[in-house]
Amino acid sequence: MAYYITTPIYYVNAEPHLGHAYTTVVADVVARLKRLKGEEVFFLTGTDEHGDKIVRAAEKAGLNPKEYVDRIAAKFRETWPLLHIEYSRFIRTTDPYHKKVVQLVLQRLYEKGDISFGEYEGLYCFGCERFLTPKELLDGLCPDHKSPPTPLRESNYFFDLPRYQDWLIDHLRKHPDFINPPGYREEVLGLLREDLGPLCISRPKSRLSWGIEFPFDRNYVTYVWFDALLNYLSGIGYPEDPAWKKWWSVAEHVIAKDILKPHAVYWPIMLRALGLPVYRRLHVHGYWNLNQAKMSKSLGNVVRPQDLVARYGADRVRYFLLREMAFGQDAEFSEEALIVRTNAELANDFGNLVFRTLSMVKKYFGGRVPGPGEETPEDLTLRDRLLSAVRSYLSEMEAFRFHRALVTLNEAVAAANQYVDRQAPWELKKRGETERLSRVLYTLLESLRVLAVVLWPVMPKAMELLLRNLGLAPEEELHLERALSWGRLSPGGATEKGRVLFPRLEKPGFAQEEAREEAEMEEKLYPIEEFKKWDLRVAEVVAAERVPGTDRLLMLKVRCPEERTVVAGIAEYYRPEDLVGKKVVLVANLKPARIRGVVSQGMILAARDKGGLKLLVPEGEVSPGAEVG
RNA sequence: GGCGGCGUAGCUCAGCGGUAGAGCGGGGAUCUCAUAAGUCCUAGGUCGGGGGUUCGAGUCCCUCCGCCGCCA
Repeated sequence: MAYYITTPIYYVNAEPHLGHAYTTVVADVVARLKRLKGEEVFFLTGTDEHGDKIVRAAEKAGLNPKEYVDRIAAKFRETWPLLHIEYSRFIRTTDPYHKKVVQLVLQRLYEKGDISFGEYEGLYCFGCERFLTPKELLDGLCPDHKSPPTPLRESNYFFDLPRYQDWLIDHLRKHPDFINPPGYREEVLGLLREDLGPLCISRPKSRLSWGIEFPFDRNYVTYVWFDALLNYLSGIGYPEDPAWKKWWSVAEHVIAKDILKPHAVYWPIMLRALGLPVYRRLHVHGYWNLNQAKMSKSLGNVVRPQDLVARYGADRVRYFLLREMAFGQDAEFSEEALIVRTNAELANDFGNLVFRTLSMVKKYFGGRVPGPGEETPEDLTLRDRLLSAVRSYLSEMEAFRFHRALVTLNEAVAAANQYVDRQAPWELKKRGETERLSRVLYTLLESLRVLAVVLWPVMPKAMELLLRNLGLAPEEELHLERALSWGRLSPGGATEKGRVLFPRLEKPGFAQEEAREEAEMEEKLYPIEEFKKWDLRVAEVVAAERVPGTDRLLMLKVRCPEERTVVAGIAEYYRPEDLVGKKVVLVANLKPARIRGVVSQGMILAARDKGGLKLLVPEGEVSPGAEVG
């Protein structure tokens, strides 16, 4: 059996972040699971590198677009191996073969009549070099350039979505599992209840040159989705490499919810128009919300996957990502949660089970696998619980319910820990019941072997190490069928106690930072004498005007009671005429400073937040020059 | 504004028509093979508000509120 899984190609206007990492880890885990089952797997990921955002990001970085995309694409390629992600191919939309495929598809659909030329009218901002949507405007102005956009007509190419709308609705109805989880299928059906318009798929080269040229009109390049989505076909060699058909018939995509519409609406229609079968399934996950309060500061605001791996290790991060998020829904990410979760489930429960078992085997049997002996009902109960947990784990994993899958498996781990306590091998040892002791430890070793294999897709490196510590060769054991046949460990085999698999983390980062913060707070307290150094006074504004050539500065004449000139950066919030007569608070003993040629003799106090800036004013009547303190 | 999702114990979430659940944290006890780990006991939340359907509703319907996403 073959299996083809993809991540989206990531847009290279930013470096890899947690969301990218999650999608890619999910795809890798599923790919490994399928390989474990003996299936032949193709796993595609890559980068999306065209468009005006890239051009602008490149300009900002002082590079030409190609240099820029090369640099960011490299960051993605460097990041995935750190997370132990093993993809089959990394595709870039700037690959010559991909470009060729896009052009071929455009040509074919154009000839077929699915692409037509038409006029588009919209509000264009010359500063941004793009059309703005009505929603983006602020009081009718471009939010970035504060200028009114120009109504502009532009001719473009359009893809005829409406022609296939009914077909798509029908397809969704006939294939209930086409989109997973089912909530997103409902959402798509909702989208399709309204008429789709034609999809604009071009940009005139005069406006955007960083794209793939239309084969039948050199004045245009493709825009966004038409280019990007086709990677799923070009990445497997469509149409030249005959192998593409094998993969395409079993294709499954993994995406985040923000790109649902292109994948669930545009893409199936493109495929239909091309006369190709649609992909098999679309798996949609939610967002990671970052809980800043529970983040270590040294990591910064953006969670970089590289940093997480460096700090916690790939296996722990992979486990946490799958365990913490209910696939399809949003989840909260924090390092504190990562530490707490992996401490409890990986260190205390699973890791400790491994270590105590191997420890007893070493202590009581010199590290040799003991003989299986006779199986009692207790042994059989554990074996049954474990194997049935593994079965539901596997089916939950295949359904992309990773979260539940791991919960199920943890229950089996708990059962094994209970078994250890109830059988109390140390008692058996004391009483000299070697036969029974032998059986108990054999049962535990077998349990670990099965767990190691089925958890390998999630935590490949740690589980390979565990298998080796059990005296087994990973490449021999990593086959699901073999793994599930009880009794593969042969008595006498050498085991290794090894190192603790998942050392418990004591949250040192947080304790230290909290302490440092407290210390800083302490240092930031000052005696009142410090405050008294400042000469704060009420001042009355007698005149105000803009400082020529600036957007933000006002020049104020104030009385306090002597007259002074003060420059204040409040022009975005106050008009000069509204200020005259206002009483404000002035810092009167600042060193005079020359700002834009004007000497400012003091500073006006104001409060600022998201909503803007507000001057501090006395609540009632006071005379100019009154002391503030 | 339209569509969809979410709102259940301090925290993270399961449950989706039949007497409110798990894990973590908290409290108590206990074993000693083990990573100050394990095991056992314990926690009393008007299941966002209101209305309705039903013998019976976190669980279905309507409505309101809050948060999130997509779209216009």
